[in-house]
This record gives sequence, structure tokens and C-alpha cells, in this order.
Amino acid sequence: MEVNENQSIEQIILETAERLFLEKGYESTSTTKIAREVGCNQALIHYYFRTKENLFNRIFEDKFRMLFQQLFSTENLSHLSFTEKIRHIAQTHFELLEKNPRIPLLILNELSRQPEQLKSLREKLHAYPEKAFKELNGDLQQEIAAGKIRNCSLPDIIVTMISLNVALFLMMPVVEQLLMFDKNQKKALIQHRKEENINFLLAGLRP
Amino acid sequence: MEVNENQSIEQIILETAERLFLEKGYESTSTTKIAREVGCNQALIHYYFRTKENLFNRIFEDKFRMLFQQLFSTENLSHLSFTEKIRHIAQTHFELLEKNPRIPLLILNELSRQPEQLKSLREKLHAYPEKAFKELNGDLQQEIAAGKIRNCSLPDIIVTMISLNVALFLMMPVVEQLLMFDKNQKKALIQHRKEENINFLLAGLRP
Amino acid sequence: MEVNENQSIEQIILETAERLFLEKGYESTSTTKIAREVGCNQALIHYYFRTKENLFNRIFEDKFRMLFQQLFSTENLSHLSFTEKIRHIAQTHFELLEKNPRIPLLILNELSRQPEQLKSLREKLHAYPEKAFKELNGDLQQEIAAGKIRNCSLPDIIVTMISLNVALFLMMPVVEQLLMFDKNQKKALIQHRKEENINFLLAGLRP
Amino acid sequence: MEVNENQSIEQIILETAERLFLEKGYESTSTTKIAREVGCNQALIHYYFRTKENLFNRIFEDKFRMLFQQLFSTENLSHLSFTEKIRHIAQTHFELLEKNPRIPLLILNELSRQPEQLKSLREKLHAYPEKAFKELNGDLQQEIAAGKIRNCSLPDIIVTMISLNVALFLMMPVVEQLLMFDKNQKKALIQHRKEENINFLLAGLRP
DNA sequence: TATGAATGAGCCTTCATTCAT
DNA sequence: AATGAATGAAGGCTCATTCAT
Repeated sequence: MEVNENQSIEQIILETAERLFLEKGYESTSTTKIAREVGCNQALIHYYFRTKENLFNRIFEDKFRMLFQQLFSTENLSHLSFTEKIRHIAQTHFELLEKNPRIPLLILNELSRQPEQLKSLREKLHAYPEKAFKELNGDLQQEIAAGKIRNCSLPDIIVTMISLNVALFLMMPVVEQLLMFDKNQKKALIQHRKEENINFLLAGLRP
Repeated sequence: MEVNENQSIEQIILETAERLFLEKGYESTSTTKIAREVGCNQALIHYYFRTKENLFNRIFEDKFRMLFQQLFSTENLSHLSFTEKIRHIAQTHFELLEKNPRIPLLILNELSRQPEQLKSLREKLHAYPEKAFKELNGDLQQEIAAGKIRNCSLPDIIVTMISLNVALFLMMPVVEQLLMFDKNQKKALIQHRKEENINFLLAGLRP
Repeated sequence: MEVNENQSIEQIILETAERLFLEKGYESTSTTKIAREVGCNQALIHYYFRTKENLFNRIFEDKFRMLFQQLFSTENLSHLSFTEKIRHIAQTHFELLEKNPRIPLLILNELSRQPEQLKSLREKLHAYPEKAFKELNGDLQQEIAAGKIRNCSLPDIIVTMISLNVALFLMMPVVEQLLMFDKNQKKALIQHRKEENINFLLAGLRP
Repeated sequence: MEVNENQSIEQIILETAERLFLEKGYESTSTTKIAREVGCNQALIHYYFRTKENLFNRIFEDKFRMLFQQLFSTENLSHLSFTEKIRHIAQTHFELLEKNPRIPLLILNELSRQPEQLKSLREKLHAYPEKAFKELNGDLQQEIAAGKIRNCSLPDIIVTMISLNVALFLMMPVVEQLLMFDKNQKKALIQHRKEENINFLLAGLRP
């Protein structure tokens, strides 16, 4: 990928398309609209990406990977207690969503639009962070054995964490409109729920 | 075109459209496709509902109402403790979603497609279960005062409950495909999470 | 044609259709709209008139006949001078248009839409007022011979009269909007032109 | 699709559309029909002009401007007497209509179809020939004062002129069919009325 | 590399008309 | 006499894609 000045045109298309796909979804984003916003010819989109589907998938897979792979970051957390590790992971996850609040909806929609896509994604996601998972699980079993945490599985903890975080951003637009929130109220709610999600998650672990 | 004993063509269109809208969303469901599945002329769709938007809204408002109004059912739970009430509500909510697993995604999408609709929905939902809410909140404050529940607000409890339940069904298609679940595994997971959601919710309330 | 109370439904359809056709023209008036304004079923229009074209023609021929046959009314004008007769005819014609200002445009449009229709109209208009025409022409020749009127043909006089009168009502909507007339100004202009048309017509006859 | 030496496809579409709009009017001319006659895909019409309305307006405004702005040509007629000037203007106007006989009907129809258009047209026609008008009016007042012309206003003279000329071409299709004229007879009639219109106009001015 | 031109397929919608009742 | 249901055809328009340049 060549870079002219700061951004190659290909990159501009990718970013514009990403924004539009996130705003309006796949169906409601036409290549015409992308081209108009990029300020280029409609045919150029197809010159670079052959099809709209291609363009979308390239963006989509990036986002999907980002959302799933960063779940167990490569950071070294080994100096922390299990509870502290979970708190840290949950916080990081929340902040990732805070920066990308519309991606979950995009992913859910696209996977219901063409479920076959998951097959190829599954293969590409092979870099599963098995090591980090094992370490965490070891910690957890110790805590349970020590009676410091109630008996529950690591996957359940993770699902609960993801559910709480993701659901907040998925439902935020509805809540926002339903309660007629302004930007500040919205921000405040998000910060409040950031704490409350962790509260519930950790409180729910106690024996 | 023959009409089934119990079902008028209008009803068949409604049901077919509902299924397709839930499967593919608004944009990806064409009136042509609906007509093809119903087995009638495309013009008939417009004969009964004038516009695609009309047809959709008729379905959508029903679903939306169902999901929100049954949140606090009118059942009398006053003989139960606060914790038992929450457990019951969470279970009922979960079972409602179990029967309508695709509706949350539909709602999230539609409200971002045409946010103005929320205005009219807000008015139509005036039958807000204020009484039930107040009773619950009274119970909660007593429990907190008695030191039986940690200090947290009723809205936070409800948001947590909804998040856990809704997120499960929103993410289920992804999980299902990602982990290559068959129907039984899926069922088992749902039942397991049904309990686990309640576990986390109630465990998270303890002081 | 049966009459219920004051008006048969057939009559109501005819009158409603007439109004709509005059307002919007043939193409822009749908049987749906007619039915809606009549307050009846769409199929009823076709029950009575078989096709939209039929309904239109029935109205159209009436209007066409009215506009052309009343040109030489059956009134006895023989006690008047030629000039007085022309004045009377021109006035009558003008007043006919005043009451039916949109009919000329309807006729012009329809005859350019389906010119074949004129064939059948020509036959139906056989009741051409030959006698009145001959009498007028006799008068005219006498006046010319007596040097009281310049040498010109009766058809030319009639065409001039029709042109002046018809053109006024055809162009009135444009003039009205272009000069931003209100109703009173419009009325005043029409009355003024009524005189002026006759002025020009009669002044143009002088030798 | 091949492009003629001198004519771009866009130009061909414009000319074909103009012909069809003039023949059948706006409503009865479909973009499909235009495309068929042009020999291109229907989508191409929309590629060049986006909407049918756009295409029409582009043609319409040209025609409208042509018909109204050339009314008082910029030619220098100051060496002529008032009567001669009027004769010249009337002739020019007549000849303009002779070359564009169907435009008046188009204009009348369109302005009743969407009267708001007049607003924008009025602004675009600002180049109103005020100077020519004032000069003519000065001449007229002198002639009236000198007793050479009867007391009448310039607008009345102009309206009479336009009425006579326009009405002829508006009514010609009716006359043509009603009297079963062939082309020669039609031509002869037009030439005859060209003189006769001027005769009536000028004769009508005499005191 | 980049684009203007062109197209086939599909979209939602409206229409006049028919038919069984 | 009157109507609800149903339909084929056509309308304007948008879309993703292709191709020659």
C-alpha cells in the first residue's frame, strides 16, 4: 500500500467506508455515497476493492479481530491478584467499547446477514490467547479452592463481563433517546455504568 | 388465492413479513420477497399496508410494546421478598427473550434507522408501570437500610438484568457459530446462562 | 338513469370526475382518487363506466359539445344589426368561458393526447348551425357591400373572437401568478378584457 | 452505444425528451419511452439528469425563456412608426410560434401542474425589457394624443396580440382535424391568419 | 492510476382493471 | 347494485458493477 502525502486514497476510502458502515450499516451505505464523501469517482471504489462486499469485509474483519483479540491483552498482569486482573480486563474492554461504541451492532448485524462469514473468521482468529486464558483459569481455581471466590467457571465470568459492557453500548442509543439525555448526561451515565458493571461483576464473584 | 380457515391473507402477510424482518432486517427484506413467500402478488402487500414502512411499523410497534410493557408484569408478587421478586422478574424477562430472541436486534437497528420513531413510541408507552416500580424501590430501600443488600439503585439493578439477558441472545448467533454449537449445546448454554445470569445478578446485590 | 333522493350515484361520479379532470387533467386523475372523493368503492367507477377512458369521454364530449354548439345560440337575434349580433355572440361566448374557464385547456390536451377522438366527435357534432351561419353571413355581405364593414370573411371574424376569448382564460393562470394577482384584481382584469376583446373585435371590423 | 460526431448522448436525450414532452406532455412521457426512442438504457436518463423532473425543467425553462424574452427583441426599431413597430413585433412573435407551435400548450400545462415554478421563473426572467416597453409606451401616448390611435393601453394591445397569435396555434390541431385539412390547407390557413391577426390588431387601434 | 459512461437488476409504489360474491 | 380482494403492468428511481479509455 503506497502512501501519498499522509494517506493513500485507498486508506481514505477505507476510513470513509468504515465511518459510513458504522453509521448506517451495510445495506444503507451505497458505494455512490462513499465515493461522494471521499470525493472520488464511484468506479474507484471498485477499482481498489472489486466489490462492495470485499470492501466491507476488509473493514469488518479488522474490527472483529480488534474486538476479540484484545480481550486478553498481552500486557503482563501477573503481579496482580485474580480479582485485580479481572477488574483490569473489564476496564480495558469497557474502554475499547467506549472508543468504538457502534462496532458491536455492526458485527451482530453482519453475522446475521451472512453467517457463513464466521467460518473464515474463525480460521483467521486462530491466534487464540490460550496462554493468558490458562493462567487466568489457574488463578481462578486457586481462589475458588481458597474459598475466596464462589464456584463458577472462567467462561461464565467472561461472558458476564462482555454482556454487561457490550449491552450498555448497544442499548445506549435507545436509552439516550428514551430519556432525552444530553451529551453530559450520556457521559455521566457511561462513567457510572463503567463502575457499576465492575461492581456487579466482582460482587458476583464473592463466595 | 385460497384462504386458510383461520388465517386471513392479511394475517399471513403480517406473519411472513415479521419472520423476514426478524431474519434479515428492514433494508434486506423487500416487498417482492415477502410476496413471493406469501405466494401472492407484490401489489397485494401494498393493497393491505400501503407502504413497506407501514407494514414494518405495525409489526415493530407490537414487538416493542411487548418487550417493554411486560418488563414489570401486573402479576402480584407482593408476597415475595425483594430478592425473590427480582429473581422472578429476571426469569420472566429471560423467558420472554427466549421466545423472541431476534427482537432485540430488530429494535436496536430500527431505532438507529429512524430515531424519530422513539418519540411516538414513548407516547404510546405511557402506561409506564410506575406503581410496580415504586413498590420495588420501597422494598429495595428497606433491604439496604437493613444491611441485607449493598447500596445500589433500582435502575442499576434493572439495567444489569436487562444487559445480561439481552446480551446473551444478541451474541448467541456469534457464539453459536464461533464455537460450532449444535442445537442441544445451544439449548444447554441458554439454560446454563439463565441460571448464571440470575446468580450474578443476585450475588451482585449482596452487601 | 335512476335518481335516488337528489342525485344518482352515477351522477355523483360524473360530477366528481368532471371536477377532478378539469383540475388535474386526465393522466393525473386516478380512478382511486375519484372513488375516494365520491366516497365509494374504486370498482364502482368501473361498474358504471367500464373504463376510465369511457368515463372521461362521456364528460369530455358533453363539454366539447357545449363549447361548440352554443356558439350560435338558437336565440332569435334577427332584430339586431350585424355588429350588434356579433357583440351579443361574443359576449355570450365570453360568459360561457367565464363559467367554464378550464374546459378549453382540457379539450386542447385531450385532442393532442388522442387525436382519433375527433373523428367520432365530428360525427356527433353534425347538428352544425348552418342556418344561423348563413343568416349572419348574409348580413355581413350586405354590410361590406354598404361599406360599413371592411372586407373580411365571417370565419375570420369568428376565429378572431374565439381566439381573443379563449386565449384570455387559457393564459389567465399564468398572468395571475406572474403578476401576483388576488381574486379582485383577477376579476377586474377579466371584466376589463371582456370589454376590450369586444372593442378590438368590433373596431377591427370597421372599413 | 455510438456517439454521433456532433451530438453527445446527453444532447440526444435532451432533444428526444423535448420532442416527446411536446407531443404528449409531462405525465404521458415516461423515462422508459424516452430511453427506448434514444436507444439507450433507462438508467442512463437518470445518470445524466437524475430525475424526470430535472430533465423536464431543463427543457422547459429554456422554452419558457425563449418565448417570453424574445417578445421585445433587442432589435432597433426606432426608425419605425408605432404602428409599424407593433406590426413588426406581432410578425416576429407569430413566426416564433410558427417554429414552436406546441410550446404554448406545454407551458400552460406545466404551470398549472406546478405553479410554484413560476416563482423561480419570474426571478430568472428579471431581464424584463423595460426600456423597450417604455419607448413603445411613449410612442403610443403620442399617437393617442395626436388622435391617430384610439385610447387604449399598451398592455391591452400586447395581450390582444399574444391572444390572437397564441390561440391560433393552440387551436390549430382541433381545427385541422375538425375540418380535415391537409398540410397545404393548414399552411395556407396559417399564412392567412398571420395577415388577418395583424389586420385585426392594427384595425382595432384606429380611433 | 483513475474515471466517465453505460447497464441490468432490483427497489417501492401506483394504476386500471377484473372477478367472485 | 355494490364491493373487497387480487393482479399484471408500468411508473420513477437507485444500485453495484463493468468497460473502454
